[in-house]
Amino acid sequence: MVDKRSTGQPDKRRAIVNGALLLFARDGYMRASLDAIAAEAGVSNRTIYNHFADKAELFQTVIQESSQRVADTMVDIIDRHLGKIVDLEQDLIELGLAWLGVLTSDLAPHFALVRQVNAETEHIPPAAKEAWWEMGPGRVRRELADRLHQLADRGLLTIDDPARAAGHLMLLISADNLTENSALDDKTERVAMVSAGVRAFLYGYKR
Amino acid sequence: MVDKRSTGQPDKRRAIVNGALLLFARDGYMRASLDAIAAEAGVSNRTIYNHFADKAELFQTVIQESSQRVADTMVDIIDRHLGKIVDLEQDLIELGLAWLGVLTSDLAPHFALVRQVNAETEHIPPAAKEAWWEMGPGRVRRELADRLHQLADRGLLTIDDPARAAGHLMLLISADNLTENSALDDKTERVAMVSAGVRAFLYGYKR
DNA sequence: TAGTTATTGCATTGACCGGTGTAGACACTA
DNA sequence: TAGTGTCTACACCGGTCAATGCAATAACTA
Repeated sequence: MVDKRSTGQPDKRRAIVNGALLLFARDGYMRASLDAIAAEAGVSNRTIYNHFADKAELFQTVIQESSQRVADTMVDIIDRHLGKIVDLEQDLIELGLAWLGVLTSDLAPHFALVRQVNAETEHIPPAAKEAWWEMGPGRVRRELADRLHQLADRGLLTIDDPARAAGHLMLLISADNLTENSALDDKTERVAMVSAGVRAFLYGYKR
Repeated sequence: MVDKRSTGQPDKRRAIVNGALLLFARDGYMRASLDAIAAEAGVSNRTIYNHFADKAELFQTVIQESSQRVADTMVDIIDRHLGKIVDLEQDLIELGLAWLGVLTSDLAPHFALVRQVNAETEHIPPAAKEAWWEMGPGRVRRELADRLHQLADRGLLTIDDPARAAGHLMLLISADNLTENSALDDKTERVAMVSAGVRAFLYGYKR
């Protein structure tokens, strides 16, 4: 479905998308001007229109690709920590810490972009938002739900609705907008947050 | 700290704030033009500047007052359902359903506005965001934490960190951006969502 | 090397927006 | 009734922005 148009040089295109990601994430769709994006990407304003039809198409490309990339990382973490279980609680905590690590990694701008998408929800074509969701957060939740379902089959968890359980776990683990995110800087605070979240989830779902 | 300037007629001012709330919530700070807000409020463009210094001050006023009003409602719900407990699980479920009811009430635009605030976070003066948080979400969480703390003292819950527990409960109860919010329309789905959230929380924190 | 394509800088267009000035209409009060 | 302050309609300014046109340059390819 993605229109991988063949025009333009690939590296220029990537520079544009990366720069646009940064500015869209920080400033939002309206504030981020194409001039600023061009400057950030080290590219002529005019070149952007050689790769993308207009600002809206650039934005949709950015959220798609960022969503895809971060989902890949997340799915990777899930596979790594829930592949084979030795101690479920400990494994979940480490999964949570890896999760939190992504929030502060070089992928950090993505999560600011997610906030922009959530705010811009009335002005994004439903199909684009649907596609973004499906290959991003939706895919991660499905993957996690599958893993939890397997663990339930092995008697390690009791779960009625795996999708809901996966959603709950993601909520409890992630630093959300209810916690001051200064907590992310402190290692022990990070461990405390994830541990508390995992336990609240685990004792709610454990056999 | 709030500059309740005495200029202008109060009802005009309220109309402006209400209209601005609607448009800021739907379109965001940048997209919502003062002309559109004036039209929505049934007021002259020029009149807005009779009540507010500029667009930024109007925005801060809007998020403050909306936050305050919704927090009042939420605190009310907490007091009503956790004042005296008969069946903790049932009471929490009903609290959750009341909570969800607010999301779909006439206060609904507020929650879209919250998403705008979260997106606009880099462009709001820290002091304004702090004030918004303190008398809004922060106050609600403190109130809920106090109640949970009392319940823990009475032996109905086991809680290490009441603030964290309150945050977890709010997360699990609320329709979040991980669930397709079409679920809010269906009564049985609403009950299922809140019940599942309450149980996941409760078995994580009970006794 | 010759030819094709991408990129660049710059100028321009048309639209929108925040904010101000002004003068008259309107409402309230003493 | 006279006076004070608010509201309204309208025109205006300076600035920004998305998008396009164009001609010159650079990079790639056959």
